[in-house]
Amino acid sequence: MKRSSARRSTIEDVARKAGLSVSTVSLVLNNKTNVRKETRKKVQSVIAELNYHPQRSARGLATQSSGNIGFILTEDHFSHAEPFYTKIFLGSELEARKHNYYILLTTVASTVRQTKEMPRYFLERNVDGVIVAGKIGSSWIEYIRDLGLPIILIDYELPRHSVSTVTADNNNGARLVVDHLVKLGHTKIGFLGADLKHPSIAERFNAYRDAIAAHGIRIAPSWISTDEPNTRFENGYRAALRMLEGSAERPTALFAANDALALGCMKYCSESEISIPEALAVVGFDNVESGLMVEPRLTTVNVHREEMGIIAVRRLVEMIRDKSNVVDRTTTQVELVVRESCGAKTRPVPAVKGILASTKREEFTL
Amino acid sequence: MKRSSARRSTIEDVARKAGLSVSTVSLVLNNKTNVRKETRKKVQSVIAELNYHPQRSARGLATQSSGNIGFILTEDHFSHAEPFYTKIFLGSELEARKHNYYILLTTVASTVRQTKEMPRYFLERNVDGVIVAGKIGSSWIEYIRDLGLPIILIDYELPRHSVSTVTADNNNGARLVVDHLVKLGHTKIGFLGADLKHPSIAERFNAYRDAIAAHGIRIAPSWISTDEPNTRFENGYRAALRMLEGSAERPTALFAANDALALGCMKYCSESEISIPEALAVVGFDNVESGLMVEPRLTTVNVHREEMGIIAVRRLVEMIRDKSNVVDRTTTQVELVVRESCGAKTRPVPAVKGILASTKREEFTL
DNA sequence: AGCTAGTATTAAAGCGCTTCGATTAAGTTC
DNA sequence: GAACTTAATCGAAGCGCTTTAATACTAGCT
Repeated sequence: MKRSSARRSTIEDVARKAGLSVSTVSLVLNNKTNVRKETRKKVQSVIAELNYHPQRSARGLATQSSGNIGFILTEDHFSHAEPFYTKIFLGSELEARKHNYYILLTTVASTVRQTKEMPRYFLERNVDGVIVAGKIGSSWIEYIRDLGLPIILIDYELPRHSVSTVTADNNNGARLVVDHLVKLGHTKIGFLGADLKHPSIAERFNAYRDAIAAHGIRIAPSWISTDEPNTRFENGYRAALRMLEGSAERPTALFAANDALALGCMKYCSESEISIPEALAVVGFDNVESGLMVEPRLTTVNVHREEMGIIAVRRLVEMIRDKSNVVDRTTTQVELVVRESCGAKTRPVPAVKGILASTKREEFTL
Repeated sequence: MKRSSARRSTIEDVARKAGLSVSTVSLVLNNKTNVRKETRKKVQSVIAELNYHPQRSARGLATQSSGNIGFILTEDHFSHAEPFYTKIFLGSELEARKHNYYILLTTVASTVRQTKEMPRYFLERNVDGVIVAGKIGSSWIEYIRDLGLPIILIDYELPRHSVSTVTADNNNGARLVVDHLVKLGHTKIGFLGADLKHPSIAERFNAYRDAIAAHGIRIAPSWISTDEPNTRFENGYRAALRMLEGSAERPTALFAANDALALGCMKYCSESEISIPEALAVVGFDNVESGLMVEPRLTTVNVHREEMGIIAVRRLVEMIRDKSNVVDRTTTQVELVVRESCGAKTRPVPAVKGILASTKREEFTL
């Protein structure tokens, strides 16, 4: 069964119909100079009439560019509870379209199995640049760079490599959290983290420490958990279990390295009848949606994910256009989102004055 | 600042080095017949030696194909609470790579603003086929079809259009839920839905009705909510509010059209001190991750999202390869996932025997 | 040796666009 | 009005691959 309609028109059809040469049409197509105004108009009208659209692969062959940008998501993030990177992608995709780029999205296992596993589009020159969201091995970065492709990292950075990055202001976020908890009267503030090899977590942890120190408060070693392998829900549960189970001196507040951990912790607490926020205040980081669904709702730090995605695209497009490799590290702002899990707010009145009335609409669409 | 390394090698370099013609190399590249075994070997070794990879756009120009497939996500789904479509995409991407395709992911507003808003890659022939996940206007489908591109829908179907689809077995899912609730002794079972114009919701609703009828049970009109505009968290909250607020005869169990609605409903209940599952049993549909984070955990219907994505790609690749337009509707299986919100299970013992021990690992990675 | 029938290899055309250098047209200047 | 600029247009080459039709080779027969 055949589909397909009439043959698509080519640049030659346009040229013929406009009574001009192919080259002139091309000049118009690419907004080049030295084309008479009327000529341009004429060409444009014929283009509209024929509903002509230049074919990407022909253009690509001639210009040695694809018009695509590659977006790599490290797998364990994307596939698990975190819609975090999803939002970043969303921002990128929208922005890319504005610049006439489209995004090839690929997920990769964070365990690098060198060249073999790399998406083929690198080698086939099917992308003009690459955005990587999340933690990734440095060998990948070198590989991509050696291919001559511009690259930019989101929410991750490699100490030893000079590569452009877009990250959230982890320092400030952590400080805001600690200041807030101190203001609420807490003096026993713990940290629920994971592998400190992840730069973001390390930053949050260090900033937490510094902020606590700045307040002249003590931290008991048992209030700090940093040996979970990653920041997933169940790790938060497990860490909370280990930290809170004994009847030793407990913290009264807990700053989790991200929302997933915080939610896992809250789950443990609700099962163990540790009431939040009365017995334990909990604050997360990232502001994922699930934080709104639990009871009490999670106080957290909002990260402008879409914005991160947008900025990354802008930088990348610049790099592609200018063929420059200026290294640029952008940090995006964050802000504290106070809800009930930290004890600063009381639970919203049910019914009419509940969730619908009292919550700003954005809270739901974050 | 320049980057780029040595010039990439082309098919001509390979040919020269192998002492053969370009055509022969091409034959090898495409696994065509009529090439001597040793010749093939020779070419392959030179290819490896030069680390040669054919350039996608050149190939594309010659074969009039792009090697990409377009994946359209309707915006309101992707950007909101549901990681539902994310999983579908993940399956698709992986499968696509196996077939040497890459995916251009685009999100579109569900409000169609005809041709202007369509991703340009359609017109530029930068995709060989299209997958659409979620509800989409029929004009889009016609548009894509008119372009001669194969198309396949996931989790949506249009009654009047004959187009290939991959959907979940909504009928069976709803029946399983009702049967389960009846078995638990419920006789007052309500439905928390939304706009019935969405085929999936309508299917679930109808199957719910039929199943209830099959058990010879009555449904009070006030137990049914189908006028929320969509299936988001806050709509579930609002619907629950409207249905449960009055002191009229309440249902003892509620089947929500999806998890987001169910979670919204649970949020309302926890604020209004309606205890789940004692005062009200709640069951959702989709098995999203957040269902595990709330207390009690949500009983729901698991949908094999990755599988849906995989199947869609397979079908699409067939359509592309065979240039056929056979219409094929695939329904994927579903199963009931019993947790605590329906009252069938007691809350898991805390601590050691809690979440970590008693829960199958897959529950977390779903 | 001559002929046929495959089988293996290749030259050349073509895919649809960009771009560079050449050509022509239109102004300026003296 | 000739000489010179500058602006507008065009011809043709080229991007890197596939594919078709022609050619070269190899056996197998007579």
